[in-house]
Amino acid sequence: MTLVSERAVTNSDKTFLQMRNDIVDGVIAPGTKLSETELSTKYAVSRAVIREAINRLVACHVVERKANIGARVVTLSPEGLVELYQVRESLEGMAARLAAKNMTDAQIEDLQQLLNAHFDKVKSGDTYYQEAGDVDFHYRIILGSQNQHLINVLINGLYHLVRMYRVQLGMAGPRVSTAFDEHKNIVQAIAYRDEELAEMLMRRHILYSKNNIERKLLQP
Amino acid sequence: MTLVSERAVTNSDKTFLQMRNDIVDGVIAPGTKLSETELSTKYAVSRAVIREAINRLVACHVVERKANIGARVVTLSPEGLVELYQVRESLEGMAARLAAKNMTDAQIEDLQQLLNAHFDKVKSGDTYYQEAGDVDFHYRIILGSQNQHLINVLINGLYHLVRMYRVQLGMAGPRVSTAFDEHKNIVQAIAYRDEELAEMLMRRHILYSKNNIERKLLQP
DNA sequence: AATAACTACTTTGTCGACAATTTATCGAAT
DNA sequence: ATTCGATAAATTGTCGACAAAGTAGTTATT
Repeated sequence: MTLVSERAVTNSDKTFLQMRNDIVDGVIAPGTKLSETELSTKYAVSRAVIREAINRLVACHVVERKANIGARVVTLSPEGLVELYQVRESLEGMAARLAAKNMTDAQIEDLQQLLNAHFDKVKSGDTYYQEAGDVDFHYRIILGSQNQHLINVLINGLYHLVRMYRVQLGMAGPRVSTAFDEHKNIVQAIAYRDEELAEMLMRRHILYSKNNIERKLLQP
Repeated sequence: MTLVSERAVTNSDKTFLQMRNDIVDGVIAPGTKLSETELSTKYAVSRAVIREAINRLVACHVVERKANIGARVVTLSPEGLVELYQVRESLEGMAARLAAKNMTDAQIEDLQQLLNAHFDKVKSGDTYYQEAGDVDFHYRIILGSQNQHLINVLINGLYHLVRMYRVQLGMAGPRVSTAFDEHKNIVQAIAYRDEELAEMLMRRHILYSKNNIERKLLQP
């Protein structure tokens, strides 16, 4: 878990994390122009650290920058969502395959317990936990792959965009009970060390999830 | 092709590209400590642009930085190679699938002609072209996916690392004729619009390639 | 009225200096 | 002799100012 949240030590780190949260949570709206001087007063730091933060946000794909012109928060689109989920399908499928190979028995045990806890919460109708539980589940499998590149691209890169789409669409997760069954089957496959099946189930799971969000996106 | 080489406009861009080349080509060796002051004199620019360049190199995964300590060129390892190729297998497999769906007939025609040209060069024993031809082939399919995230992660991110491994291992590509046949079959599948097969063949192709390099790495 | 060029203004890119943190050096104590 | 601590040197992080590029507003010319 140490790899997910390398905690902020420098001032630039804090500003970066704060800005990323503000963007992902919609406090700073998609398409907003990011004025360096303006932000430097707002966050009470020098322009240099704002620039560094913006550069990191660009690396996260939540901000786009043009030389000599400026940086803007990305705008979301149905096409972007599809592309994002195609990459997720590919990478998380591989993550599930590798998790089936590399996770320890103890880790798998933990994962099953997480699912049980999740199940209880879902029964009680806790909407927030649904979202958090889903993210937690996927994170564990990604980390379970024990592949640094995979972990990096997904968790430090794409997942913030995923969250941004969810927030922007006001996703108070539907499709929960079915998703729960899918999660259960994936863990089962991992427990059986069936790499092939684990990958396939994860890919389907993400595909369904995409179709679901896409439907919401097209007919609000 | 406009997305591959956004040409350098600012001073920081140039320094970044120059440093990346120097690192990938081995002019700056793996594990080297990157002193900001030293580099600023070497490249004749201010420390600020060096810092920005280093930050971008970190985003490329060719440099690692620790807060208040400094940045070092990454060191390559057999494990890192395996992880890199696992991600490649996953992403380029998806790229081939999407290419089979999204490439225009003209693009596919071009790709076939590229293969023919490649074949002629291979017969004449031009080693450099083998490498370049291989990269060109994979680039076209990645771009053919028309998925911005895929393109970005692979071309702006992982491919420089791939090249770095090749350079570091002194890879004057073996395995050329067999790889050529694999390329041919992949294009065939794309031409038939067989997404499933295109993905599968690409994954196998990269898996074989990994095994080949791995063998070289373990017994020099 | 529309376009072009010039000017004034705003924003980004670059620089050198200062502050904070880490690393190296040296001396003292066990 | 070795280890510990304090001080000095070097390196990174942060800042404010200047240079360069872009934007907008105004005037002049057709």
